[in-house]
Amino acid sequence: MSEYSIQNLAEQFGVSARALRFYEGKGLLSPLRRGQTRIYSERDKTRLLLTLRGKRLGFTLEECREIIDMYDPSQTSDTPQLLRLCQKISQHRSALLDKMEDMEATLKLMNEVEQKCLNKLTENTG
Amino acid sequence: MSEYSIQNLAEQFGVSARALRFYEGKGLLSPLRRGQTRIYSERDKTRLLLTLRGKRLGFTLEECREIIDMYDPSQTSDTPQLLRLCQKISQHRSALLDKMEDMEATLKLMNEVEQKCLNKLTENTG
DNA sequence: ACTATAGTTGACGTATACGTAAACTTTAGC
DNA sequence: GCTAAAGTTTACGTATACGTCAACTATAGT
Repeated sequence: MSEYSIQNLAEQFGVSARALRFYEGKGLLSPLRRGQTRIYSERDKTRLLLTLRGKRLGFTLEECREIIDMYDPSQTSDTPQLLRLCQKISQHRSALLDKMEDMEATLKLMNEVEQKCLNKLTENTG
Repeated sequence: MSEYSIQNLAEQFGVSARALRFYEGKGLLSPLRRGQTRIYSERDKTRLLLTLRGKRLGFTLEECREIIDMYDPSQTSDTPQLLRLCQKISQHRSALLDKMEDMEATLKLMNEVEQKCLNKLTENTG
Protein backbone atom coordinates (compact mmCIF):
# COMPACT_ATOMS: atom_id res chain seq x y z
CA MET A 1 0.00 0.00 0.00
CA SER A 2 3.04 2.25 0.08
CA GLU A 3 3.24 2.79 -3.66
CA TYR A 4 1.73 5.69 -5.54
CA SER A 5 1.43 6.67 -9.17
CA ILE A 6 2.39 10.19 -10.15
CA GLN A 7 -1.24 11.24 -10.57
CA ASN A 8 -2.29 9.67 -7.31
CA LEU A 9 0.40 11.38 -5.30
CA ALA A 10 -0.22 14.67 -7.08
CA GLU A 11 -3.92 14.52 -6.25
CA GLN A 12 -3.25 13.63 -2.64
CA PHE A 13 -1.34 16.87 -2.24
CA GLY A 14 -3.22 19.04 -4.70
CA VAL A 15 -0.26 19.66 -6.97
CA SER A 16 0.37 18.81 -10.63
CA ALA A 17 2.26 15.82 -11.98
CA ARG A 18 4.50 18.35 -13.67
CA ALA A 19 5.41 19.72 -10.27
CA LEU A 20 6.41 16.26 -9.02
CA ARG A 21 8.67 15.73 -12.04
CA PHE A 22 10.12 19.16 -11.46
CA TYR A 23 10.81 18.40 -7.81
CA GLU A 24 12.51 15.21 -8.90
CA GLY A 25 14.78 17.19 -11.19
CA LYS A 26 15.66 19.35 -8.18
CA GLY A 27 16.57 16.28 -6.15
CA LEU A 28 13.63 16.56 -3.78
CA LEU A 29 12.02 13.30 -4.82
CA SER A 30 13.60 10.14 -6.21
CA PRO A 31 10.87 7.66 -7.11
CA LEU A 32 11.71 4.18 -8.28
CA ARG A 33 10.97 3.23 -11.87
CA ARG A 34 8.87 0.39 -13.16
CA GLY A 35 10.11 0.57 -16.73
CA GLN A 36 9.96 4.30 -17.34
CA THR A 37 7.05 4.85 -15.01
CA ARG A 38 7.67 6.54 -11.68
CA ILE A 39 6.69 4.69 -8.52
CA TYR A 40 6.51 6.87 -5.42
CA SER A 41 7.13 5.42 -1.97
CA GLU A 42 6.25 6.54 1.55
CA ARG A 43 9.63 8.20 1.70
CA ASP A 44 8.78 10.26 -1.37
CA LYS A 45 5.41 11.08 0.15
CA THR A 46 7.04 12.31 3.33
CA ARG A 47 9.58 14.36 1.42
CA LEU A 48 6.81 15.90 -0.65
CA LEU A 49 4.95 16.85 2.51
CA LEU A 50 8.06 18.52 3.88
CA THR A 51 8.73 20.22 0.55
CA LEU A 52 5.29 21.79 0.39
CA ARG A 53 5.48 22.76 4.03
CA GLY A 54 8.80 24.45 3.40
CA LYS A 55 7.41 26.24 0.38
CA ARG A 56 4.52 27.62 2.40
CA LEU A 57 7.05 28.99 4.85
CA GLY A 58 8.83 30.86 2.08
CA PHE A 59 11.81 28.59 1.55
CA THR A 60 13.03 27.99 -2.00
CA LEU A 61 13.04 24.45 -3.34
CA GLU A 62 16.81 24.45 -3.02
CA GLU A 63 16.55 25.39 0.65
CA CYS A 64 13.84 22.78 1.12
CA ARG A 65 16.12 20.15 -0.33
CA GLU A 66 18.95 21.11 1.98
CA ILE A 67 16.71 20.94 5.01
CA ILE A 68 14.93 17.76 4.01
CA ASP A 69 18.10 15.91 3.07
CA MET A 70 19.39 16.86 6.47
CA TYR A 71 16.38 15.37 8.22
CA ASP A 72 16.20 12.30 6.08
CA PRO A 73 17.10 9.21 8.06
CA SER A 74 20.29 8.69 6.12
CA GLN A 75 21.60 7.71 9.53
CA THR A 76 25.19 8.74 9.58
CA SER A 77 27.13 7.59 12.60
CA ASP A 78 30.14 9.59 11.57
CA THR A 79 30.96 12.07 14.34
CA PRO A 80 32.08 15.04 12.22
CA GLN A 81 29.01 14.68 10.01
CA LEU A 82 26.77 14.55 13.05
CA LEU A 83 28.38 17.73 14.33
CA ARG A 84 27.78 19.48 11.02
CA LEU A 85 24.18 18.31 11.14
CA CYS A 86 23.74 19.82 14.60
CA GLN A 87 25.16 23.09 13.34
CA LYS A 88 22.82 23.17 10.38
CA ILE A 89 19.87 22.42 12.59
CA SER A 90 20.79 25.42 14.72
CA GLN A 91 20.99 27.62 11.66
CA HIS A 92 17.66 26.52 10.29
CA ARG A 93 16.04 26.87 13.67
CA SER A 94 17.27 30.45 13.89
CA ALA A 95 15.77 31.16 10.48
CA LEU A 96 12.51 29.65 11.61
CA LEU A 97 12.45 31.54 14.86
CA ASP A 98 13.02 34.75 12.92
CA LYS A 99 10.02 33.93 10.80
CA MET A 100 8.09 33.18 13.94
CA GLU A 101 8.82 36.68 15.20
CA ASP A 102 7.67 38.14 11.91
CA MET A 103 4.48 36.19 12.25
CA GLU A 104 3.82 37.23 15.79
CA ALA A 105 4.41 40.86 14.89
CA THR A 106 2.03 40.54 11.98
CA LEU A 107 -0.63 38.86 14.08
CA LYS A 108 -0.29 41.55 16.69
CA LEU A 109 -0.77 44.24 14.06
CA MET A 110 -3.76 42.39 12.67
CA ASN A 111 -5.39 42.28 16.07
CA GLU A 112 -4.82 45.97 16.60
CA VAL A 113 -6.34 46.90 13.28
CA GLU A 114 -9.23 44.58 13.94
CA GLN A 115 -9.89 46.21 17.30
CA LYS A 116 -9.89 49.69 15.78
CA CYS A 117 -12.19 48.40 13.10
CA LEU A 118 -14.62 46.91 15.59
CA ASN A 119 -14.56 50.06 17.69
CA LYS A 120 -15.52 52.14 14.69
CA LEU A 121 -18.28 49.74 13.81
CA THR A 122 -19.82 50.05 17.25
CA GLU A 123 -19.50 53.83 16.96
CA ASN A 124 -21.41 53.66 13.70
CA THR A 125 -24.11 51.49 15.18
CA GLY A 126 -24.21 53.13 18.58
CA MET B 1 14.03 63.88 10.25
CA SER B 2 11.32 61.76 8.62
CA GLU B 3 12.70 62.04 5.12
CA TYR B 4 14.99 59.52 3.46
CA SER B 5 16.81 59.31 0.15
CA ILE B 6 16.49 56.14 -1.84
CA GLN B 7 20.01 55.03 -0.92
CA ASN B 8 19.53 55.81 2.73
CA LEU B 9 16.32 53.86 3.02
CA ALA B 10 17.76 51.01 1.00
CA GLU B 11 20.76 50.78 3.30
CA GLN B 12 18.62 50.91 6.42
CA PHE B 13 16.86 47.77 5.27
CA GLY B 14 19.68 46.08 3.44
CA VAL B 15 17.96 46.11 0.05
CA SER B 16 18.89 47.73 -3.27
CA ALA B 17 17.61 51.03 -4.62
CA ARG B 18 16.41 49.02 -7.58
CA ALA B 19 14.20 47.02 -5.25
CA LEU B 20 12.63 50.18 -3.83
CA ARG B 21 11.80 51.44 -7.31
CA PHE B 22 10.41 48.03 -8.13
CA TYR B 23 8.23 48.05 -5.03
CA GLU B 24 7.01 51.49 -6.02
CA GLY B 25 5.98 50.14 -9.41
CA LYS B 26 4.02 47.47 -7.59
CA GLY B 27 2.23 50.08 -5.52
CA LEU B 28 3.89 49.16 -2.25
CA LEU B 29 5.65 52.47 -1.81
CA SER B 30 4.67 55.93 -3.02
CA PRO B 31 7.41 58.40 -2.15
CA LEU B 32 7.01 62.10 -2.78
CA ARG B 33 9.14 63.75 -5.45
CA ARG B 34 11.46 66.68 -5.10
CA GLY B 35 11.81 67.33 -8.80
CA GLN B 36 12.38 63.83 -10.08
CA THR B 37 14.08 62.63 -6.93
CA ARG B 38 12.19 60.30 -4.62
CA ILE B 39 11.69 61.38 -1.02
CA TYR B 40 10.66 58.59 1.32
CA SER B 41 8.56 59.31 4.42
CA GLU B 42 7.95 57.43 7.66
CA ARG B 43 4.88 55.96 6.04
CA ASP B 44 7.03 54.55 3.25
CA LYS B 45 9.47 53.25 5.80
CA THR B 46 6.71 51.46 7.68
CA ARG B 47 5.29 50.01 4.48
CA LEU B 48 8.74 48.80 3.49
CA LEU B 49 9.16 47.11 6.85
CA LEU B 50 5.83 45.35 6.40
CA THR B 51 6.69 44.44 2.83
CA LEU B 52 9.93 42.75 3.78
CA ARG B 53 8.27 41.06 6.72
CA GLY B 54 5.59 39.70 4.40
CA LYS B 55 8.21 38.53 1.94
CA ARG B 56 10.04 36.62 4.63
CA LEU B 57 6.78 34.87 5.46
CA GLY B 58 6.43 33.73 1.87
CA PHE B 59 3.83 36.20 0.63
CA THR B 60 4.18 37.59 -2.88
CA LEU B 61 4.57 41.33 -3.31
CA GLU B 62 1.02 41.46 -4.60
CA GLU B 63 -0.23 39.76 -1.47
CA CYS B 64 1.91 42.06 0.64
CA ARG B 65 0.32 45.05 -1.03
CA GLU B 66 -3.16 43.77 -0.37
CA ILE B 67 -2.41 43.18 3.28
CA ILE B 68 -0.51 46.40 3.83
CA ASP B 69 -3.07 48.57 2.07
CA MET B 70 -5.61 47.01 4.33
CA TYR B 71 -3.70 47.91 7.45
CA ASP B 72 -2.76 51.35 6.31
CA PRO B 73 -4.53 53.98 8.39
CA SER B 74 -6.66 55.10 5.46
CA GLN B 75 -9.31 55.40 8.16
CA THR B 76 -12.56 54.54 6.53
CA SER B 77 -15.61 55.13 8.67
CA ASP B 78 -17.84 53.54 6.08
CA THR B 79 -19.63 50.59 7.68
CA PRO B 80 -19.66 48.19 4.69
CA GLN B 81 -15.96 48.85 4.08
CA LEU B 82 -15.18 48.23 7.74
CA LEU B 83 -17.04 44.95 7.53
CA ARG B 84 -15.05 43.89 4.46
CA LEU B 85 -11.87 44.82 6.29
CA CYS B 86 -12.83 42.60 9.22
CA GLN B 87 -13.48 39.75 6.81
CA LYS B 88 -10.14 40.16 5.14
CA ILE B 89 -8.38 40.26 8.46
CA SER B 90 -9.99 36.95 9.33
CA GLN B 91 -8.81 35.45 6.06
CA HIS B 92 -5.27 36.65 6.45
CA ARG B 93 -5.17 35.51 10.02
CA SER B 94 -6.22 32.03 8.94
CA ALA B 95 -3.43 31.99 6.38
CA LEU B 96 -0.97 33.07 9.04
CA LEU B 97 -2.18 30.51 11.56
CA ASP B 98 -1.74 27.81 8.90
CA LYS B 99 1.83 28.93 8.43
CA MET B 100 2.25 28.91 12.18
CA GLU B 101 1.22 25.25 12.24
CA ASP B 102 3.71 24.47 9.49
CA MET B 103 6.38 26.18 11.53
CA GLU B 104 5.56 24.36 14.72
CA ALA B 105 5.58 21.03 12.90
CA THR B 106 8.94 21.88 11.38
CA LEU B 107 10.41 22.95 14.70
CA LYS B 108 9.16 19.78 16.30
CA LEU B 109 10.82 17.70 13.60
CA MET B 110 14.02 19.67 13.97
CA ASN B 111 14.09 18.99 17.68
CA GLU B 112 13.55 15.28 17.16
CA VAL B 113 16.35 15.01 14.63
CA GLU B 114 18.60 17.04 16.89
CA GLN B 115 17.91 14.70 19.78
CA LYS B 116 18.70 11.63 17.71
CA CYS B 117 21.82 13.36 16.54
CA LEU B 118 22.93 14.19 20.07
CA ASN B 119 22.20 10.66 21.23
CA LYS B 120 24.41 9.23 18.54
CA LEU B 121 27.16 11.65 19.40
CA THR B 122 27.16 10.56 23.01
CA GLU B 123 27.19 6.95 21.82
CA ASN B 124 30.25 7.70 19.74
CA THR B 125 32.00 9.42 22.62
CA GLY B 126 30.84 7.03 25.31
C1' DA C 1 33.36 75.68 -15.42
C1' DC C 2 34.42 70.84 -14.31
C1' DT C 3 33.90 66.67 -12.10
C1' DA C 4 32.14 63.35 -8.90
C1' DT C 5 28.08 61.56 -6.87
C1' DA C 6 23.42 60.39 -6.62
C1' DG C 7 19.33 59.91 -8.96
C1' DT C 8 16.17 58.89 -13.11
C1' DT C 9 14.00 56.13 -16.80
C1' DG C 10 14.03 52.49 -20.04
C1' DA C 11 15.20 47.96 -21.45
C1' DC C 12 17.11 43.61 -21.48
C1' DG C 13 18.92 39.59 -18.53
C1' DT C 14 18.36 36.03 -14.89
C1' DA C 15 16.82 32.60 -11.31
C1' DT C 16 12.86 30.25 -9.48
C1' DA C 17 8.84 27.42 -10.12
C1' DC C 18 6.28 25.58 -12.65
C1' DG C 19 2.41 25.53 -17.13
C1' DT C 20 1.59 23.87 -21.53
C1' DA C 21 1.94 21.78 -25.90
C1' DA C 22 4.18 18.18 -28.89
C1' DA C 23 5.41 13.74 -29.96
C1' DC C 24 6.00 9.24 -28.48
C1' DT C 25 5.53 4.82 -25.42
C1' DT C 26 3.34 1.75 -22.29
C1' DT C 27 -0.53 -0.43 -20.08
C1' DA C 28 -5.39 -1.81 -19.45
C1' DG C 29 -9.82 -2.98 -21.19
C1' DC C 30 -12.85 -4.65 -24.85
C1' DG D 1 -5.50 -6.08 -32.47
C1' DC D 2 -7.29 -1.51 -31.35
C1' DT D 3 -8.28 2.31 -28.61
C1' DA D 4 -8.24 5.15 -24.54
C1' DA D 5 -5.82 6.51 -20.52
C1' DA D 6 -1.76 7.43 -18.22
C1' DG D 7 2.98 8.11 -18.44
C1' DT D 8 7.49 9.86 -20.59
C1' DT D 9 10.87 13.31 -22.46
C1' DT D 10 11.91 17.63 -24.73
C1' DA D 11 11.28 22.21 -25.18
C1' DC D 12 9.41 26.59 -25.18
C1' DG D 13 6.33 29.94 -22.46
C1' DT D 14 5.15 32.64 -18.22
C1' DA D 15 4.87 35.20 -13.69
C1' DT D 16 7.59 36.94 -9.90
C1' DA D 17 11.35 39.65 -8.20
C1' DC D 18 14.69 41.85 -8.95
C1' DG D 19 20.04 42.59 -11.30
C1' DT D 20 22.50 45.02 -14.55
C1' DC D 21 23.75 47.99 -18.00
C1' DA D 22 22.98 52.32 -20.77
C1' DA D 23 22.16 56.95 -21.34
C1' DC D 24 20.83 61.03 -19.33
C1' DT D 25 19.95 64.65 -15.51
C1' DA D 26 20.59 67.17 -11.35
C1' DT D 27 23.25 68.67 -7.51
C1' DA D 28 27.37 69.48 -4.64
C1' DG D 29 32.09 70.48 -4.05
C1' DT D 30 36.53 72.57 -5.68
